[in-house]
Amino acid sequence: MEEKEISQAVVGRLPRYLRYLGELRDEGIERVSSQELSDIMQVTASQIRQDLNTFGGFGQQGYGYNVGHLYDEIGKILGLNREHRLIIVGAGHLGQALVNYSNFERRGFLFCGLFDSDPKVCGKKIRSIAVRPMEEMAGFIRDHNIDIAVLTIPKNAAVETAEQLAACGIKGIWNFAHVDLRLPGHIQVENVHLSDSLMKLSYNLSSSEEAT
Amino acid sequence: MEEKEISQAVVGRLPRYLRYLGELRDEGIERVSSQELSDIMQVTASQIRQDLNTFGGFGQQGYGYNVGHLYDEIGKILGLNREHRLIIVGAGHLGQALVNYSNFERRGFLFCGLFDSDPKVCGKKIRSIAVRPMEEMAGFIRDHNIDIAVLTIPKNAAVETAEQLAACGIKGIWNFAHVDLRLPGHIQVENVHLSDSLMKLSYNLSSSEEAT
DNA sequence: ACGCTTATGTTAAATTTTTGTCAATTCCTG
DNA sequence: CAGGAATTGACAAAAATTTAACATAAGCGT
Repeated sequence: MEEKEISQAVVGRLPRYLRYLGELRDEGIERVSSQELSDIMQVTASQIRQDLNTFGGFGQQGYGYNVGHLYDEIGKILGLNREHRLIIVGAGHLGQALVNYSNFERRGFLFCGLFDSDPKVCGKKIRSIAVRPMEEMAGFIRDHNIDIAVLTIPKNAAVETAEQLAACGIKGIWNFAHVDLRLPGHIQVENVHLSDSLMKLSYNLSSSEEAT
Repeated sequence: MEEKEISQAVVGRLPRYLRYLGELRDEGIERVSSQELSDIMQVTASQIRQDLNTFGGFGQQGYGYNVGHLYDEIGKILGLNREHRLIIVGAGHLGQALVNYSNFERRGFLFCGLFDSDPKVCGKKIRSIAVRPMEEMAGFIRDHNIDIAVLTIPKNAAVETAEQLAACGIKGIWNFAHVDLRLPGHIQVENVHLSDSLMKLSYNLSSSEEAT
C-alpha cells in the first residue's frame, strides 16, 4: 500500500542530509534549525523543511530539529537500521576495491561473498572472503539470504548475469556495468555509470571554458 | 559568452544517448528516428527531440537522425573530441581500479600520473604508471598539462588536497571522497558518492517491500 | 513531378520540483 | 506566567522539466 509516491529527487538528497547531521552529531551539537542547515549545506531552508516533511514532522516549532533524532530517523527511512547481505559479482579491481571499503559494513552492508568466472582467481581470498566460481552463486544467494548483488563485470556478461540473479530471487542490484539492465519491476536497480559521470565532468569543463 | 544555460538534467542524459547510438552504429544501422530510439531507450520521443534540439538541429524532417553523425556531434558536445590529461590522487584499490579501466583511455581520458601520500606505495608501478609522492604533484600538473584530478583518498585528506589542486590551476576534479568540496566556481567538480548511491538502493528496497 | 507518408523542430500544455510566505506553535527571558 | 522571538509545517507561487500536439519540411513511391 504505497502511501504517496516519493520522488527520487528527494530520496537522492537524504544521504547528504544524513552525512551533515552525522558531522553535527559528532561535534556534539544537539539541535539545528533548517536555516542553520541551509547555511552549511548550501541548499534552501525551504527545501530542507519540505524534504523532511515528506516523511513526517521531525522538527518542533520554535526549536528546530534534534540532530540525533533526525539522524536516526533519516537512517531508518534509508533502511540503514536493518542489515543487508551482499555479494559481489566480478572480483576485478573494482570489486576488490569495494570489498575493502569498510565504510559500507559500518552502515550495515555486509559483504558475504565474491564471485568470478575466471578460474584463476577463484579460491583467492580478499579481506577474508574467498572468491567462488559463478556456478555456486545461485545456491549461495539462497543459503546465505543475500538481498543485494553488486555487479562489477563487463557489460556483455552483466546482462546475462543480472537475469540469473533475478531468477535467484535477488532483491536489488548495484550495477557498475555500463548497460541498462531490463529486469522485472520488483527488482531494484541502482546504476553507477562511471564513464557517464566522467563525461559530464568533461562537458562542464568545455562549457565553462566557452563562457570566458 | 554563455548562450543559454543548459540544464544538468539534459547534460546527464547525453552519455546515455551516446551509448545507445554507439551500439546502433556498431550494428551498422545508419538512421534512426526519435520514436525508434524512444522504444529502445524507454524515454519519450519528445524528450529525445527536445534534448537534442537544445544543442542544434541534428535531424532531418521526414528522415530522422543519421546515427554516425549524431554520435559524433554528441561526442563533441561532451568534449570527447579533445584529449584530457588526468592524474589520480590516492593509489588505493579504487585508484588502481580506475587506472586499469581501459575504456576511459579510449574516450580520450589519459591517465598520466598517480600520487599517494604513503611512502610504501610510492615507486610502485600500476599499469606502467609509477606512483609518486604528493610533494611532486603540483609540479607534475604544470609540467604535464593536467586538467583533471581524480580524488580517491579519504575525506579528511580530500578537502585539503582539493585546495592544493585548485591552487595548482587544475580545471576539474572527479571526486570519489565522501565530502562536498568548496572550491572557486571556475573549477568543475563531479562527485561520485558511492555510499549515497548504495543508500538510495537501500531506500528503494525498503520502499518496494512496503508496497506489497 | 505529385501527393502521401514520415518524422523533425517548435510551441504550448501539463506536470513536477523548488522556492517563498505566513499562520501556528513552542521556546525562552524577565 | 506573560509576551516576544524563533522556527516549523503547510500552503501558495514560481520555476523548471517533461510531455503532448501540430505545422512544416523532406523523403519516397508511382
